[in-house]
Amino acid sequence: VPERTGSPATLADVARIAGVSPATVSRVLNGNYPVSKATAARVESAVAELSYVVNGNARALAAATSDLVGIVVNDVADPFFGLIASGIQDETGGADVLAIIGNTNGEPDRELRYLTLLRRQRARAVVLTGGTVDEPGHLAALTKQIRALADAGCAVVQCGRPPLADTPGVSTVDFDNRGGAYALTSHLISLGHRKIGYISGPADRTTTRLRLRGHRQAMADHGLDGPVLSGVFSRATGENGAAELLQRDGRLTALVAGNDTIALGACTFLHSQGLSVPDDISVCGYDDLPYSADAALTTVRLPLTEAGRIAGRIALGQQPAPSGGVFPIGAELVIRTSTAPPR
Amino acid sequence: VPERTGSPATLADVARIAGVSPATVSRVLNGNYPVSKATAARVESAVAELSYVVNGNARALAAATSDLVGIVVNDVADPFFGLIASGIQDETGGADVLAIIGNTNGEPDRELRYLTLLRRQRARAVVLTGGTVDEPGHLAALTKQIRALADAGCAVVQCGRPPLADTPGVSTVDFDNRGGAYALTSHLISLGHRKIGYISGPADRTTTRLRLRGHRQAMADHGLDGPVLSGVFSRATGENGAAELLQRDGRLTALVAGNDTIALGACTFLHSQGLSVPDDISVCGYDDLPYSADAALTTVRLPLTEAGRIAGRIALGQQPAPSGGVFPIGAELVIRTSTAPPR
DNA sequence: CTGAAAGCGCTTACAG
DNA sequence: CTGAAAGCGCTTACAG
Repeated sequence: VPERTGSPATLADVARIAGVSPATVSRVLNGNYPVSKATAARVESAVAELSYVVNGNARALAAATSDLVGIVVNDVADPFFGLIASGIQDETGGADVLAIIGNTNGEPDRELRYLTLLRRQRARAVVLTGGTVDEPGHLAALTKQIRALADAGCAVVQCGRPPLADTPGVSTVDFDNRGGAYALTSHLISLGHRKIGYISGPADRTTTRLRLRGHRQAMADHGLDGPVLSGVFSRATGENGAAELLQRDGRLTALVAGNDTIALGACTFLHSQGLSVPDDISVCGYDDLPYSADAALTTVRLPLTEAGRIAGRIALGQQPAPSGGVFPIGAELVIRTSTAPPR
Repeated sequence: VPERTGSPATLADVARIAGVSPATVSRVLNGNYPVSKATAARVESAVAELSYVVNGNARALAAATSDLVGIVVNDVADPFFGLIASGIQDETGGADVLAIIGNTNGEPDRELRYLTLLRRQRARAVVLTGGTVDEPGHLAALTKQIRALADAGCAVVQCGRPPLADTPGVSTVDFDNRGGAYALTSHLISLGHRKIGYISGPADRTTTRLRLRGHRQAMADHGLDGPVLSGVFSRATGENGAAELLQRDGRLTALVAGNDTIALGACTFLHSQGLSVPDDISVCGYDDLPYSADAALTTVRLPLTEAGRIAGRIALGQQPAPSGGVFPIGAELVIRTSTAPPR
């Protein structure tokens, strides 16, 4: 069967070949209405003959629904988001649903722009993952976008950021960033550390702020204080941050990082200086990415894939929205050998 | 301005408020036609007043074009794909383009199904990343899908898999899997290793086959042969594979893995047995993921993000299709300290 | 520079 | 169980 280049077969073409009306073709395609066996068979063979595929845009327009689910991430190349996204896709990829992943690069404007694009596509659901910029102006704009989405009938779920005010109907899968950070720093203190430096992610991010708050609380509860640096969630921040902290205060015996990637970067710097972890200095991170085990990193485990699955299920209505709108995800301290008592 | 729940404003609403025709609104929105300043201003204020966002489905249907770009990956949670996808998004995310990332989990059926879904959405371009199943039946089905996509005017680009026959107009960004593997194993041999085991990814994948071919060629060129195991591209395969190979032959002095993730898993097993890398046994991988530096892994670097950028640019026509349809990406041997001469 | 009208490819009450 | 017809929300020749 020669295919005509440039113009795919339409439902009308199928109807013509099958000798039925377009309405009937639509019905057998969607299987939502009784159709005689014989008719269905003829339609199906016409579909096969033409390699017909429904025009998703026309369908979405006519039916006023879509099969698109949006996933907004800060960085697809970061396993933290990859793991969450794969969890979401585990739940949404089954049906004829298509996941749209938008990369904001942590920029507030791009986050808002993606939401507009998703609204334009009439996405069925959208999941916002990871931290966002914790600044009144951005939060207000975000709230507005999310409400517009929700008003249009789109299910909005947050995963890995705190609940947002004034967004009724929006569920949040919330990570315990503060509690985990508190436990982590407390562990260091219980090991005997008193001089602890902290290398955080972007200063204005919710994730950064909550983890830092947990850290500071643990320090304060023991009458301690320590230097804090901020950067981005990258290895480079870890390398530079470790260098700068040690230069400022050579007596530091432990370094806490805003996430595992930063921690790994810090280790790279320390090793380059001939320093041993944990003999000379203890290092710990946050997230427990699969790769963190290789560096024997003490960290805080967040069940990222599972959290993504939950968010995906809530978004598609396969799981009821949590009461109070918030589904809490606990953080678990994972002690490995990158931390030890100070010498 | 109270927003009506459930039904977003339409272009007709904007036209009414601005006191112009729908055609005029469309023209100012698309900026592809001269419109008077005054009229444009009135339209823009009506758009703002209603928080109007064009209906992407209606636009795509009427204009017969779309802003969707599909990216097909085997596993979003794997940084190999995350890095390629982020490169593609670097190039496609600028305009009002939306990237759809589909996770095939390496299953041929899901790969085909995603292609159908993308065809249904009338995607403007699609990039197929990573290896595919190298089996005649699947390749034939894949060819058919890709041709159907191309016939419908969709730009199709492959990134990280070999060129496909009978798909005119389809460009391929091709990784040097064979050459890199040859260089890697040759390095081991030049170090003095003679007993070398290999833990590969899925047996039927193009990536696996090409890397294995390079390895075997290097072995054969030196009159050597060695055990080969296959699994999947995971840490577990590395752990189990290393265990099995060493049990089969305790005299092995080096292990080559199908990718870095497998290599890292192998290291985990070796360490658990109290074996030292590279003192007791050398280990190497492939890809040079950022995390591989932490384990000081000798590996082969593939510029994944850059390859993704090139594929993205070709897909959007921002860069001419390579002559011969193939854009070769070289592989670079990266020697670190996970390999050393056998004791 | 602007508008009226047709058409994009579907779905879905409404009839029969 | 099946069809004719209207309508989804846009864009784009065609006129003016």
